[in-house]
Amino acid sequence: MGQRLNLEEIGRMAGVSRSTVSRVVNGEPNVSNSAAKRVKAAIAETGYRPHAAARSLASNRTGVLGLVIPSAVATLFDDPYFGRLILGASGETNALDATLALFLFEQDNDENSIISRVVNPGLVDGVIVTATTMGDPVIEHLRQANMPFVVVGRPDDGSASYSVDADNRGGAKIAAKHLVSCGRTRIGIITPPSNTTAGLDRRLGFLEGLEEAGIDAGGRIEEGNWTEASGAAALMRLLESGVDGVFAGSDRMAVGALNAIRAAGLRCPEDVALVSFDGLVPAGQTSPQLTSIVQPINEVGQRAARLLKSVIDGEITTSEHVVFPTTLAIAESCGFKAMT
Amino acid sequence: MGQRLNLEEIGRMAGVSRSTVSRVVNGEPNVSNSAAKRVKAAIAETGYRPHAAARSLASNRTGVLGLVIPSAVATLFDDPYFGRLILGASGETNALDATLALFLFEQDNDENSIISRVVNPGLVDGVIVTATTMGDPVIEHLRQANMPFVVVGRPDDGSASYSVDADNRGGAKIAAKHLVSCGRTRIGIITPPSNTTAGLDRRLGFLEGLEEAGIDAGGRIEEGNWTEASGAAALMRLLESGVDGVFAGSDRMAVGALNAIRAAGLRCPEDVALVSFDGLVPAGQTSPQLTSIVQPINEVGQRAARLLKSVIDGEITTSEHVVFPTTLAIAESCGFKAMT
DNA sequence: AGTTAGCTTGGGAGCGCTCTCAGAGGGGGA
DNA sequence: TCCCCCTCTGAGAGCGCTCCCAAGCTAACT
Repeated sequence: MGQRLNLEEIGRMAGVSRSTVSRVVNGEPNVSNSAAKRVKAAIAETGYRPHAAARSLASNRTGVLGLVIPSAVATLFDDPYFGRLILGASGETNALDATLALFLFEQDNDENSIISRVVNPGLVDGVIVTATTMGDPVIEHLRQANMPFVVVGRPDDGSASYSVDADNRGGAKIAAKHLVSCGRTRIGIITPPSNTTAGLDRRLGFLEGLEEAGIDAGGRIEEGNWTEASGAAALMRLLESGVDGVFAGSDRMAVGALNAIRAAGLRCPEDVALVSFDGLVPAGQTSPQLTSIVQPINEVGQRAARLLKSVIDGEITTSEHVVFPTTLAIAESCGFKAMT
Repeated sequence: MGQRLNLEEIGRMAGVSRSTVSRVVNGEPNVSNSAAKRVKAAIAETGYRPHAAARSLASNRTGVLGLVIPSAVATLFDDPYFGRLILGASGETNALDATLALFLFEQDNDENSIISRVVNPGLVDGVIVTATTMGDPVIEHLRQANMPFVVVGRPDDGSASYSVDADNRGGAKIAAKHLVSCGRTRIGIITPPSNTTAGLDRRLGFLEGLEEAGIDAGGRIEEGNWTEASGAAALMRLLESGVDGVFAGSDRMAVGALNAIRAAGLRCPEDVALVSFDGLVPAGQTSPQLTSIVQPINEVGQRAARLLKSVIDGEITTSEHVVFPTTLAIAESCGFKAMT
């Protein structure tokens, strides 16, 4: 029984030094073919793998990217949004040969302990933060700790240098105009929470769209909290204003709204047309199938991971804010009839 | 500008040695009050946090638990199962003051690179593996690498020493008996894939339940692949056998089956009663609301994390297989009428 | 007063790697 | 022939921590 399996031991087997083995492992140039061959043979024979912690300590790089999702509990359960985001970030992290660490805030009092864990030196190289609510203290902590970070979503102030977001405002505008083009005139909105930038942007874009179409919202604005129940409740309130078209700011709220329409004895799209946001409800899951503004969540996650990696590697010096376009996917709930 | 912030530097500020600071940081006994006080003051003043990689290297413990989910893509998108599992594991990991690393296999060719990353020394202390398919090579790799692991689900052979699972068999048995008690006689099943232990167990339990009730399945067994589409297709095939009651082996397949029942012009529960498995469909999402066998996924994730931690800490020497009970949650889709 | 035990403290060694530098060896150009 | 440069290699130092041992000190008991 010799040493534990480490660079030195592999070097002994291959008749070279620690340094040469390190060069081979890291794919560096300036290693002779014969030496590289013997080293690779020794590695293959022993199944040697470099020790991640030792590498991190010496190089000051861990190869771990963090994904921070505050206040996840309420939504992660039944909103596929975060699943997709995680999937996108995970895929890109794998492609970068890095590891993804997940930090979910269960409740407020977890926040401090988790933040302090995130900013621990030698644990993660940087983090992706989903800035769901405005004024989130997480970002300030990250900046103070000098930890590289990329925000998913639009940061609420100039505090973040790097962000990846979907075009909430543009998408909401399209939704409003589409409802108009479907012949609706009394159009309302169920907005996401107004303490989120996504909520504000979708509301703003919606109002812009209506205004450009020369239609007044007439106060038909109700706020939900991402859940189906809140979507249903908001729709009930909108019905009192006599709506014939509704833009629901998220799929889950749209599903709730759809159920509420039915529960009220009305038909969708005949009585109330519905346009959703997210594009996460699979075909066939609802009837009528939801017309929705589709945001490329998976790509957002991917891009955020890649951007973070670039920032960590120092490849990016200026700030960068990526906005993915959102697109209209027409299905049944808006009652749209194409001219033929 | 002195040193980088480390134990030595804090020690200098507090007038003690590296060792004493280390003891304070780790909450060890045998430190005088005055020394501890000065050290804590220095830590508070500087915002010092121990370097995770250095600690890992020296102690051979990283404080990171891995969660491995093979073949996640297909299901993670729209099945809340994995979201809940992640949530449960994450919550417990936080409670243990550890960090959760997520390893999702995107596709088969990711598998090798991810496995080798997982077994990297100095990265994670141990892993939770969701053993979705039988004969999965991941477990063998983990064993060879001598990496502590806990399986979520029932391992398909005696290969795992530690596992956490829900009582699939018992739950399926209850489902079958419940359909019988609802007066159904031509009862079929939509099983999860038979290359998963969950699929086998649910099928087995279902058949047992029918047998004990003195009813023959009569070949009304169709296999799905967890998706709604497969559930719908399986139900169509079952209809040809003339079923009046169906046990769907997962919520997503049940939703698909429900849609297929409607599409066939039949009513649920009047024409075909339906019992699901998972208990993940929120009330109001389907009409009729699904009667389901509920498995405590969140608790499974929690328990797996805690068990893994115990294994890593060497607190458990014998093997341990935890099975959580599953319960029947009666709603509308089974057509059950309580005696009053 | 002597002895012992217990508490407290400091320092050495070492975890396995990276990074830098110096030096050996060899080929090509003047 | 000499010199320079390029390629390849090895060794030292150090990353920040934990672990262990020795030593100093105090208190308690004989």
